[in-house]
Amino acid sequence: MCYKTNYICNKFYYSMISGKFAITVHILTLLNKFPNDYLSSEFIAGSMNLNPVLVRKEIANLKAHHIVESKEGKNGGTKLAVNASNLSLKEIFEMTFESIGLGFAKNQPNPDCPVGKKINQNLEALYSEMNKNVSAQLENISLEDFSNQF
Amino acid sequence: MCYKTNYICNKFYYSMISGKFAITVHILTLLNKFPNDYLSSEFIAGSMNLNPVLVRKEIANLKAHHIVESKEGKNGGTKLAVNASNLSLKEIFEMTFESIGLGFAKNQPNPDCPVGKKINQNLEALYSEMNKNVSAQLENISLEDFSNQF
DNA sequence: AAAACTGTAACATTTTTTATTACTAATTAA
DNA sequence: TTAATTAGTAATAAAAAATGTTACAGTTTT
Repeated sequence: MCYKTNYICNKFYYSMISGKFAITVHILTLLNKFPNDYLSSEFIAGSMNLNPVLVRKEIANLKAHHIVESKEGKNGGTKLAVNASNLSLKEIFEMTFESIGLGFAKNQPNPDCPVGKKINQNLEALYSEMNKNVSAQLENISLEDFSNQF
Repeated sequence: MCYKTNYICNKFYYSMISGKFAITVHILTLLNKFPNDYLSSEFIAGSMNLNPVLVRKEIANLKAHHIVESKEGKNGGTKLAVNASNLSLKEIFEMTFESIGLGFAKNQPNPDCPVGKKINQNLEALYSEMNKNVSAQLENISLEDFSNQF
């Protein structure tokens, strides 16, 4: 299919899905369980009790990262395009979150307060360390490993 | 003050504040910068450009954990009740989040699907490891350390 | 007694997330 | 070659979560 419209950036047209990582891992686990089939978004959605459109949105993200390929039309669907042993949870994490962290206060802090002026910068540094830490952990787990738990 | 009403559980009466950790760290850093003063919620809110009521809600949480003490009435406010060197970011983390993680899909997955049946359990195990990891990191940083960066 | 606080309830608003509907385009199989 | 089925995506609606506001009771100091 080929829409003319520019699909500039997820940020503008799509909202973020906060269960994104979980949903994406679920999708990939299923695809890995049926490596020779094209699974439909409807089938996948049935396993997670989720609207098929949301599944397709996550699949669009996976396609953009060349992790899956899909086929339109009757008997179409999606299948893994990579070897599950070579795909780590870290990569999935990075495709679905920018980073972990413990959040920021919503409003701009007071720049005239020595604490307010630097709080976000200091939190960012802290969260950046957390990310390194978590990334190192997730890097050691492949989709294949995860999938074998089922 | 002493309201009669039962303040059973934050979960029911208060909404969760997702910037909770950031806000709490901000509050504690300020308190640590003025260890001899009772700071008012209005003053603190001014540093973070936040509604004073939200500050008081977080302070209520800190009080419940005996981290701060506060004084009502004129010239009242809040001050640290512990030594900043003995309070780690891990403890603050645990007072404001139950845990980190990368989320779950909102709906109950399909229990008739082998993947759906176990996905949440497997994600939980994964997130639990992440928590150990992050906790170990945060345990090594005291409020004093963090505060010294300002 | 007045002023300045905290504590907390109740409710309003805003923001984010999730779900739905509808339609275009592609592919397959009868 | 047409009907059925599927992906892609827009637009919008609904639900949930987070944040903000107002109001006022109770406390303490001056």
